[in-house]
Amino acid sequence: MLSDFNRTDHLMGKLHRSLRRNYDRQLKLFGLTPCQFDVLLALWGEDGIVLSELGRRVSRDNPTITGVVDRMAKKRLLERSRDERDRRVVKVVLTPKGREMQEKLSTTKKRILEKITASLSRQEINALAKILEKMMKNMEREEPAGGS
Amino acid sequence: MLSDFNRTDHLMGKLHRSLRRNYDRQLKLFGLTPCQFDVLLALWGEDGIVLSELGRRVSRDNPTITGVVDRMAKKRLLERSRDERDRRVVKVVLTPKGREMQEKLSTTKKRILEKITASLSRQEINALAKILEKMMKNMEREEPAGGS
DNA sequence: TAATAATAGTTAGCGTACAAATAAAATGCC
DNA sequence: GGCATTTTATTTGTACGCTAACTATTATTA
Repeated sequence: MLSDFNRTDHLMGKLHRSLRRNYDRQLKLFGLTPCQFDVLLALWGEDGIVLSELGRRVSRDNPTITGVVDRMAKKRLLERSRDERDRRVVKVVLTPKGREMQEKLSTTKKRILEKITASLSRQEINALAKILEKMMKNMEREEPAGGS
Repeated sequence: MLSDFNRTDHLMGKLHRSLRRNYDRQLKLFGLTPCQFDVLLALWGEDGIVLSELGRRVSRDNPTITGVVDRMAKKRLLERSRDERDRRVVKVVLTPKGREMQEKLSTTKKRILEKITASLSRQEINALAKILEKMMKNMEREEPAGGS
């Protein structure tokens, strides 16, 4: 039982790295990384959200997201703006350049996902989602973790 | 179909990070990281293997494994030794200290795996393994990737 | 055998990812 | 108002993980 899972455990890490590598290469053409792409996706969905909320949506903690936003700000994809009511809070806002990327990238994620889901049935995808969600719940149990 | 997978894609990354964080905390007590633990597991299975073969077994590329071995050598868990026949090759050998860790850590991985597999049936674990293997094969298609 | 290619490992540079410590602002309580 | 506490974001330090470039050694082959 557990030993069965051992290879699954290893496989998940391996698959995750492989996936990330694939994203890396495709997104490099646009000068983006997978995490930066996640941030763009989140902001295309809702612009001007608070930094920590952004982190929650892309499942990264505050220190990580701070660095990512730094690098994206340097590339003029987005800007920081302090909230006037609560000056601790940083709101993250897309620049026109960041908004324009949406068109160019609309097919990229689709292409990657098509590659890995090739040969997977709808049932398998649903089963996978269900199992991963269960596991995620197990992990969250008594986990005081940051954002994820 | 693809949009179904979108949340799965995100979930897999999230789960992987959560898993790694959990390993991090448990292994920290022994001064180890997850990747270093993988290396120990591999060497407990077969000691004295070649560096690049070690990398293949833990699904990491050469630059990564070079760094990991560096840090583990500094901690006197293992040693490098040049092959006399082919002086390009580096063999990685456990020290007594590295071998002794096996006892102390025998229950650690089990404990972590038990945590996430709680509430998963044997069927679910098998289904998960099968699906991940399929996806891995999809990814490997025309992927000239390093080791993984 | 000298030039060339292939292989094994390393180094350099970048971007996550995390814990721990810190800074700044807001809140609670007296 | 004044002070401890909490919240939000950042900085610091370590370790992956990747690509690209490089070194040393071995194999090839003209």
